[in-house]
Amino acid sequence: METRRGRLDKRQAVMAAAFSVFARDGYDQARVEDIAAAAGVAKATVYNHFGDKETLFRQAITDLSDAALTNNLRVIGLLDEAREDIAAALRRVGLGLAECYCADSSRALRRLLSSEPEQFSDLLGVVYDRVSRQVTRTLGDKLARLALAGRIRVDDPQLAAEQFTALLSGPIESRSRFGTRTIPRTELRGIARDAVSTFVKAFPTT
Amino acid sequence: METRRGRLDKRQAVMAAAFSVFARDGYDQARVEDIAAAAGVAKATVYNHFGDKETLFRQAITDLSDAALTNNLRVIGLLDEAREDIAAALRRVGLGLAECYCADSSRALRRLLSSEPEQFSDLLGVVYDRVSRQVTRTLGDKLARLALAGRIRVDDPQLAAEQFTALLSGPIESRSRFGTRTIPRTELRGIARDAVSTFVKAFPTT
DNA sequence: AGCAATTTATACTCGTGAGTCTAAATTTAT
DNA sequence: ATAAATTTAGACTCACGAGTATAAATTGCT
Repeated sequence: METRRGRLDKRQAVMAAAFSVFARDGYDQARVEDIAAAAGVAKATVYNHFGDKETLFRQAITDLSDAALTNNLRVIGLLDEAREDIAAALRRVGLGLAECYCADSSRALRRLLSSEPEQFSDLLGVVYDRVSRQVTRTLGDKLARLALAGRIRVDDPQLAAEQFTALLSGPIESRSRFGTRTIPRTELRGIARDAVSTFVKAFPTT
Repeated sequence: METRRGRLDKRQAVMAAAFSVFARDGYDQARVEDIAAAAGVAKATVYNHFGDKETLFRQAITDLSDAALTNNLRVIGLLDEAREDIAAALRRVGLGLAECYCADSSRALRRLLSSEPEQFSDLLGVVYDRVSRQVTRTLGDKLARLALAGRIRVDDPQLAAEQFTALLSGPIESRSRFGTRTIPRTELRGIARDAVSTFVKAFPTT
């Protein structure tokens, strides 16, 4: 057993509670007491596991970004099974990425990162490298493969990948009114369809 | 004279200081004492003019968003003088919007809005209506005119406007590493060029 | 059962920062 | 010049929340 400090189930409960409370209130407004209460745990237990509020926050951010990266890469992997219509595959990937982008955990992550710029500016860099950069690079690689195979006409796959995600995230950001409105699934599908439609006009598939 | 409360120059100094301190520290971390000091003013003067911290913050956000809207609309107005090459005009507008997006005041606005989601969620809606929505609508109108004149092939001008801004803001957001890095002017020009290049491939100009 | 680690409840300290108050100083208007 | 309004410095109150301390209760282990 590798239970270094305290019971694992308590730790997980605290972390889950930290997600939701930090996401709801932001770092400063969040009270450690609330997190403990939401986890069904005494305040001292939180401190036993994580030392202080800042450490707990950093750990929560790291966990969230790891999860976000995993989800994004899984979705991008769908492009490998693009035997038939490339546009159809792009639509699937687009919808998947859009859903990732709209996921509660993802929204929370973005919000929290911009909430305390001075104190946690280093986290921004870490998350940028671990998520955004990885995602566009991986997507760029897939597009490069498809380009080599003559399935899509792309000069700069890296740029195309960047613009593909932009065509998704931009409309999502504005339609969600900066996160204050939940975009229904139907609308999300429409956004993905429009993004891919424009994308394949600019980068024709064959 | 309509000096309802206090001296106007003091009020302006306080507001200017509020911009920079809120932008640097975020709402919670910002101390009213710091704002007063930065304005070269006594703390009581701040309270005399704005009542409390929250009112000062809301006023700052409102002012920032008004300024942002004005700037954006001025840039979009450049499209009216598109006698010759449309693509060239789009590049000018693209660069202008990119600069607006990167302006300190604009970055501060975005950061501050996402910083306190619970307490100021109403502001998000207001700013959304007053800036983002207005900008895409106005740009959409311009594109519709150009489409009617047969200068560009666009089915849904509103969608095209949304995607035009997305092709700008997306890359800017990631290249700036979520605001932690300043994008040099040269790179900004490249982003605008790439955005317009892709845009006109998808929506051909004549 | 019995021992060690962990959790819990509760009460506590302590720093911080919002907002107030007061009396003196300064500005503006007439 | 003088009265009214405003600003200033500084001390002050007060609420809040992070983190600690303690002793009892619970859990896990052998």
